[in-house]
Amino acid sequence: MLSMENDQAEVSMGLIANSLGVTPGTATSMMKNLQREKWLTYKSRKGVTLTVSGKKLGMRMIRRHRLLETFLVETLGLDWSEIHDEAEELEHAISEKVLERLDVFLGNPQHDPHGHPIPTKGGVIRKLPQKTLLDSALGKKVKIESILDQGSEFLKFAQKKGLMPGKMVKVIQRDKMADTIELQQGKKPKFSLGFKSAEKILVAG
Amino acid sequence: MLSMENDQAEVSMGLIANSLGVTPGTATSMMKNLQREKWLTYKSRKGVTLTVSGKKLGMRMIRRHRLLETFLVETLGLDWSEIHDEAEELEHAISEKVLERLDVFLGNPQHDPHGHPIPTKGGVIRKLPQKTLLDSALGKKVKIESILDQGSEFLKFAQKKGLMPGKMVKVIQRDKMADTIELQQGKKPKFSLGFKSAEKILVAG
DNA sequence: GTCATTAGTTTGATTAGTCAAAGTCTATGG
DNA sequence: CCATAGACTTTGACTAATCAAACTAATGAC
Repeated sequence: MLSMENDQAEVSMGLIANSLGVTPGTATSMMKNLQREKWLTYKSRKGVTLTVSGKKLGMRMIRRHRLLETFLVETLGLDWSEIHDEAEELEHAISEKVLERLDVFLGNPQHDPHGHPIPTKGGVIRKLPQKTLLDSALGKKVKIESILDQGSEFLKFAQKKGLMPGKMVKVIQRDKMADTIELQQGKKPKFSLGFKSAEKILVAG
Repeated sequence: MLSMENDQAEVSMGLIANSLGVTPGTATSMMKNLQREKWLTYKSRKGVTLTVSGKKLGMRMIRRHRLLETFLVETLGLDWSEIHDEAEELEHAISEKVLERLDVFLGNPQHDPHGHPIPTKGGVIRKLPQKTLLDSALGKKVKIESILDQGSEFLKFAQKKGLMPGKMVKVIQRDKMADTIELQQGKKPKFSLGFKSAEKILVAG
């Protein structure tokens, strides 16, 4: 699901090789195959861009992935930090028909447990807010919309701290030199977060 | 899931090649590989028998398959005639953890929608009755336990006629020459079934 | 018993996917 | 400009899966 979200961009071969866990040579030949099959266009030494059908397929895969994640958490009660890999496996096996039934069963959810929007069957996706905890005005309560890190490490941490989609949080202080922001949720004790982590948390309001 | 149910038997290469949709040569080399990996023992020109671990794996796969079928029908409301292939795909992708959650969610069902028993996590499976509609005493009400044919053709037919696990049915007549038995369920009109089809329906009582 | 038929095995070729390593571009710092 | 480091591509080799076709064993009819 590399790129897609941040539309349009050319994706580098290095990135692809890396996130697929293959050698650069393999990545190159894979991309050539996918180009032959019209999923993307490949420019030598530039990178790769999805075609229209590639984007559609990508959206479908995102939809699958996120609906499955939602199912795993909502229905089966798995922990939101452990569902990414499970969904990854299942999304390749589930048929369109079963997926749509699942969607109905779940009540057409709008986003997955991490707060990421679920594309509609037609491939439309709600845009996420661009504001992160880092940009949030001091002293103002904001609602957490989404967590950008899929790794279970970070997700476990976020859960422990109560930084989950839907929760409210207030940025008390921002300290550029210390590279931290200080947060408070309701009456719970304050705690701080590095800039890098704060940027992974999208907020609204 | 070839054999397993009817324990112990040597399975012929022809049967394997056929049900896997590969050439006989391919079947032979597959079986040799599986033998090397200790899942079964292969005797040239005789056939193949599961090892202990092969049987265990087989049981696990049956469990997966049947739990998934149950989920597809019970939870998502798919038609029981169309679930076999869906479950076939999913059973290779679902993790042990998710499967066990699913089992709990479904309330530890004892059998799948076709009436086939679901092995326990430990690999124990309830034996099916050996009596079919064909052996059923005339005039006696019996309960349908299981349908032996996985094909959607036959299942659709069975559903239309009301021949589903749990339903009661009475054999009115058996006509050897005509190769049919005559059935009645409650007050519904009688209908008849060929011997071959009648043998696909396991009954108790 | 012999032969024909059928089932099963072997062989050799083909394809696809992968990697390591050698080769080629390209951007950039000097 | 040029040299060079790093990113990317190409090449050649290897493995695994598969098939068609040639071969071989087993079975059953006579």
